[in-house]
Amino acid sequence: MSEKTEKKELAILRLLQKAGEPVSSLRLKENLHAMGHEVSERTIRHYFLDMDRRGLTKNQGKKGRVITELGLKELGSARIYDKVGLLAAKIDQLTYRMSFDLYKKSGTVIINISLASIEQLPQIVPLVCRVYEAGYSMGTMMAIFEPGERVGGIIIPEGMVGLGTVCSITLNGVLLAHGIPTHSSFGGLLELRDRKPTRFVEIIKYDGSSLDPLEVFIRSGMTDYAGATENGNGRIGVGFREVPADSRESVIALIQKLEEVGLGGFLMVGWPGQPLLEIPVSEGRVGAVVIGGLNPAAILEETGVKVKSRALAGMVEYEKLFHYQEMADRISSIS
Amino acid sequence: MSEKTEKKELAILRLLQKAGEPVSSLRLKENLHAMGHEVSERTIRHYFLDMDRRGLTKNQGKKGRVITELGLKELGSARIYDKVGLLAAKIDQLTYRMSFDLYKKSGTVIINISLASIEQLPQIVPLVCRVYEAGYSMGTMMAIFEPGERVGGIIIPEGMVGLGTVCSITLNGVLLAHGIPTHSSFGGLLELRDRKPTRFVEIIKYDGSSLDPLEVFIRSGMTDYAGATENGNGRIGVGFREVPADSRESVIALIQKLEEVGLGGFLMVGWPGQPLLEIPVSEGRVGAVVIGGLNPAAILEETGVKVKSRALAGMVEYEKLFHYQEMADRISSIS
DNA sequence: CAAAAATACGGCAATATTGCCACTTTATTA
DNA sequence: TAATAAAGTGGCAATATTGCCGTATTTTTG
Repeated sequence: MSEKTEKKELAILRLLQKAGEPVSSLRLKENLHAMGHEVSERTIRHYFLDMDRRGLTKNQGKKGRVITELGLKELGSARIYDKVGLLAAKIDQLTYRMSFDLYKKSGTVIINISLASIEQLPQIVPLVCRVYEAGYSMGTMMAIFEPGERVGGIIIPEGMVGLGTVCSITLNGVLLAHGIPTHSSFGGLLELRDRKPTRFVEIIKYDGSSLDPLEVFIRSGMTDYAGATENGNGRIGVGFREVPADSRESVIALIQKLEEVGLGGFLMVGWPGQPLLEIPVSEGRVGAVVIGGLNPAAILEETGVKVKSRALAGMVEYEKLFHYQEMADRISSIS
Repeated sequence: MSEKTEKKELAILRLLQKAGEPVSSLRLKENLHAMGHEVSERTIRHYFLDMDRRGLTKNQGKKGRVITELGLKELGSARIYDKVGLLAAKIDQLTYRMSFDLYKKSGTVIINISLASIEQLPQIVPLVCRVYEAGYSMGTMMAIFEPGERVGGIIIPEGMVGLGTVCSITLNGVLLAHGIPTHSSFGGLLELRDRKPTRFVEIIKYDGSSLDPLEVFIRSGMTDYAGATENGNGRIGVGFREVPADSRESVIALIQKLEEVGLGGFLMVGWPGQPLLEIPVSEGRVGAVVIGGLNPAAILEETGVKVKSRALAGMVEYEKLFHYQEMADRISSIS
């Protein structure tokens, strides 16, 4: 078996393991795509057949396949090597780990953290609100962390507060929970004209970078939220996603639901196989543009307020989030 | 013919065209690799055979193949679409366009431009020299452009000067001129300990980004030249390249020559198939680390001197370059 | 100049991937 | 409940890719 073959086989086993239930070749194909592997559905059955024979997987008849004991063992023995952590890996990880349930309105969501000193807060509040107001934010919810609190790997230092903004990867997780595997292609800087998205100015693929594209755009001072919020002409950070064409309607329905719970983040949804903002989309998929979660923090950098932002910082319970309009109140109770 | 097939075929034709002389399948394989296509040498002969039959290419016996009239026509009719310009495309382009001849010591080299105001110069000179001195620079040569001069697409504004530093892509071009196709994998931030490269802190692949990785690291303030030049502990921007394993010796010989003309930029050269700084290298290739051309400009950003840097800005004649020690003199004649 | 080494080729076969289709099992619908 | 639609599967064949090998030609070496 060639090296390439083995890699794909492992990817399949891994997905079977994560699923924990029988999976059909078609569903698996979409999941593989979300992880960046391009294969046809038939080829997967081809692999399945071979792995069935070797006892790594088992055909549960109509439902699909499950991984066997032997398969699990094989997985365990496979060396895990990820080298310099590319962002794509981290995205995958977090997507599977988060647990937000759209109907119960509970569970964890993925957030970004921006650290600001307490003195800066009065300056910050109106700016952040402006972005939320203009709708260039991932939903309407946010969180605040007080000194000493721990989120993901970060501990909020003395004299500072952590502003938590919902990360758009959360959307991946929600879609996944509804059986829609989402491929995150790249983060980009989107130019707006009269509040309408026109084209991508820059892009950085998630599987080609260890840095978060949005962080990069923000730190490089390439965003223009001031303009975007003022007259609709500016540049904002967004993410580009691909979902299976059949799921387009379900996605649209979910977007509705998401907005109701304050987690709306979709800016555009394309059509099957059709390019979206000049970005080609493979056949059988639709492209979608989601708003960058760090956006509210970006405007700070832009106007000279120094904050440290960290994308994909960790997860928090949905209950911990509140509507952005409450921000001023919440803050006053701290300082 | 599938879509994927067609793409590769076009890539082959394009390379044949550029070469302008008969090319064998083996050489072509390396060239394709440099452009990011992974195929076996046999497969290329497979394509050749097919294209021979269709009259797009012609077998010149022992020498290899050339493209025919019909092939050129086919190329012309192929839609050229490159979407949001990824850096990899730009690198290819410039590599083929530059013309520096190592023996004649003439022709064009690729440079980056950093714009600084004339008032800043006195501050700048010692810092830049420090980087050159420490050897964390691409060679020892640089250029200065006066107000009004035009380099690539940039015109130096009034009251400013352009500092031109040699871009490490120039090395690709030189190697190519000696028949060694170089694949540029990614730009990375390299951690130094006691002047020894230890590991990559961050990486951004050239084929996954429209921004130059080095520019990103610099603008994000992630570099640490102050440390690197002072005590050998710091972080500098570098590029990762792959060259065919057989050419390792030629490369080493060329490095020697390059240093003699002030264009030395190789920091490390690995061994066939062996990982270099934990970065895996495909079989039959050796990895190499080259110093980022923008490095001298990076220390400026770091110490708070505001300059605008633009990687891969354009090309200049080698004659226009001078040794960095002359910088002070050259500048005094301007201001 | 002859022998040896290197380079390039194409035939053949093995492997990998994918399309097409018939068959079976569920769901859904009339 | 019967008919129809949808999803999933494996067989078969076509295509794509690659490895292996023998032949031819050129280059290098002794």
